[in-house]
Amino acid sequence: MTPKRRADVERNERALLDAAARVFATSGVNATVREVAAAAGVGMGTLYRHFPTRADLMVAVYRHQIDACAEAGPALLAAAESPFAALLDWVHLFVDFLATKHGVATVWKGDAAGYTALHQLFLDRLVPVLAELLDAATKSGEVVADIRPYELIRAVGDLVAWTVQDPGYDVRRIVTLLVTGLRQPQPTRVQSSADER
Amino acid sequence: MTPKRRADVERNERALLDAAARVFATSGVNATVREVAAAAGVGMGTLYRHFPTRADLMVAVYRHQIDACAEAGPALLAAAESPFAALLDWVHLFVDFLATKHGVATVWKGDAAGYTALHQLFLDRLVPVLAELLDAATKSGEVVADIRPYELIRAVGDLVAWTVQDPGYDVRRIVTLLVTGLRQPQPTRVQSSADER
DNA sequence: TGCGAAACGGAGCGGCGCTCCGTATGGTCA
DNA sequence: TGACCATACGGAGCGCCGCTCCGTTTCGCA
Repeated sequence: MTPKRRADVERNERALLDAAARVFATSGVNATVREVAAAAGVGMGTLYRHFPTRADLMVAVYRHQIDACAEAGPALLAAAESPFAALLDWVHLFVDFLATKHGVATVWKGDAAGYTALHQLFLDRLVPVLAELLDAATKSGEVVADIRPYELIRAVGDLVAWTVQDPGYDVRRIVTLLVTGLRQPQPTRVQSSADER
Repeated sequence: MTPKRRADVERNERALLDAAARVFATSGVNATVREVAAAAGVGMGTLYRHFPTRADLMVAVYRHQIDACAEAGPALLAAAESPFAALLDWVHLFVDFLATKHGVATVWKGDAAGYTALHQLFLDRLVPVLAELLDAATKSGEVVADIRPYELIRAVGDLVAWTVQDPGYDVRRIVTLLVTGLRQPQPTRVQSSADER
């Protein structure tokens, strides 16, 4: 049983989460923690007491939205005209989720310091959903290529990770290309041409 | 006619380039400029006088290697058993180039401050090569999907950009999936299932 | 050998994530 | 209602980063 928290703690944590969501939406997730603390009207010490690292703050801000993305998977599978259609729809939903969070995609991969927790949260929540969709599309014979859910979500996330407002590049087309590529068997890498050189 | 440069200028620039190549290879391209300057045995002022930003240093270090990658394209096209095989081989050569430079892939996309120049160099040198390969493979009927060279190199670069030594993920398989996906026409996005929900 | 232009080096700038300790506040009890 | 104590606070300052700037040094030429 958690001890009862003081009113000011609850109030400040709420203020921080609200401010972070606003600041991340306008300035991107690389906004400084100073900007977040100032927007919340609290001091730096308070921010770090509630969220010991930037990553903790990001996880807290985005947790519910990642959950929503996860829950959309089974719903799409139940409603779509085919498992493959559900798979494609869900992948695009995932793309939309990443792309519309200003800069959140850049923390999709946890190499940068502090982003590992958010990346882990993505995987823990979304890989099982994708597994279910891939499994259904494989059983229906629509997906024949051998690919694991982790590989696919990793690839899609990586493709979206750098999305900026670039009129010359529509990442959704590329994602569709990748996913529809799953419908044909994959070649072994062409080695004979290398041997003949 | 450039004025003759002093001996110490030449010596220091050579030292900086050598040191940067070594430091980038061991510590990654995100190594500090202090580390590079120290490894070269010169001061910070000297480093910045020769290379006004980090990007300038990176461009100088990697220019010749990007050129080599570019020159491999026509050679592969002349030697491969088919234009598509040459395309796939070249794309994998590009992947190898990015993946074996410790961390250089992370600067493939120029969003991060200072990396724009290197990204631009990649595009200026490599997009025309890929264009030639794609054109040949399209004329031979092996590529039917509509994709521009910029889109493809962007996608491949983005897929590789986050590559780490991850035994659970072979980016080359994904790249092969993407490129071989070009051999089938792309579907329009499935809209009817969305309308029926 | 002296001169002057070019090149040097590194302390310090502002900005970042984060720490730490003197001060303030909330909640309970008498 | 006031006192007390544990908890929470805020922001100056830490180390680190990319980069600047100016007093000092060095190179090359006559």
